[in-house]
Amino acid sequence: MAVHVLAVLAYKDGDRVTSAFLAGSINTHPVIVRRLLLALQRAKLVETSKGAGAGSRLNCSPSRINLAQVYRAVEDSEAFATPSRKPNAACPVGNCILETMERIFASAQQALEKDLEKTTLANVLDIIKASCLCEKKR
Amino acid sequence: MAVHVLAVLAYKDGDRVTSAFLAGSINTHPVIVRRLLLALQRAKLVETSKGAGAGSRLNCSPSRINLAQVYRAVEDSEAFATPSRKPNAACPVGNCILETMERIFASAQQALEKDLEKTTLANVLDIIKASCLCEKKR
DNA sequence: ACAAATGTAATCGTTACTGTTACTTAATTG
DNA sequence: CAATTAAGTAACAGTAACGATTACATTTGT
Repeated sequence: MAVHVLAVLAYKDGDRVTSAFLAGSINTHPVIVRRLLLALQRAKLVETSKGAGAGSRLNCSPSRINLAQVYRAVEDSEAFATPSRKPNAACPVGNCILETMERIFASAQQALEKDLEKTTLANVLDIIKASCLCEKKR
Repeated sequence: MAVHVLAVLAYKDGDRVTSAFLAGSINTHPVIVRRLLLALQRAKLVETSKGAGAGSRLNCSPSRINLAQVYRAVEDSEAFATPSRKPNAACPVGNCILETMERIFASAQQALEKDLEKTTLANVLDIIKASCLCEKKR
């Protein structure tokens, strides 16, 4: 949904867009969009104004926003988590499985984000615009 | 928890281990372990017998089991999912964001699993045994 | 036959997230 | 300056996923 928000903002190229409009495209509630926008603001990816005629717009060029940034802006927990209960430290495996897994998870997390980094919002826009042309030709 | 299970089985090297024992090391309930074992059986990573003196053991050498296999055996949904409600097809972005994101998610998923592939259960065991040596030296 | 262990279903509690309502706050416009 | 517009925010309901637990059936070895 965060990428969807940013894609619409990029599509609207600098115009301010309201949370209600974004919610209409995503098919969700404006409050959900506003919560997303708050996270995207913190990450300085969008800029939002209040009051009449207000709304949000991108804070930088779509080519300078990659999906790893979006992921980090919006996602506050990592892809993997260890169980809430601590393993039995009296067992040789239980004693060190946690830190072992954390290293493995950190590596996988990095690989995931590295892959997301490869795609920019501009790339996403290009795909969408290409699809639109296809639609029109029919 | 699945890696923990397999690590204990590898540590016990061929001996049959009960779900109660595994649960004791993980600090969870035997039924949770049995559910994991069912998934690991389906993936042919472990072999389980029923009845008195029964239990589970690895079905292949720890060096031939990598963590991507474990992940796929145990995890039935992917790391990313699209929202349950479909976007507004009347919006140019809403119309094609879904398939665009699915491509991006598939790539990230592959990157994640590729990274997990790099670590085998034997690697995990090595780390654990090395940690144990450290403990003993103190 | 008995005991040990898995397979399995039903249920509860917790957590996280989306959705919704309601209200406050801020900014623009007539 | 008042009215309107839109974001910020809190509170709460609904849903889904997962772990934990209990209970019971099933299988197997002694």
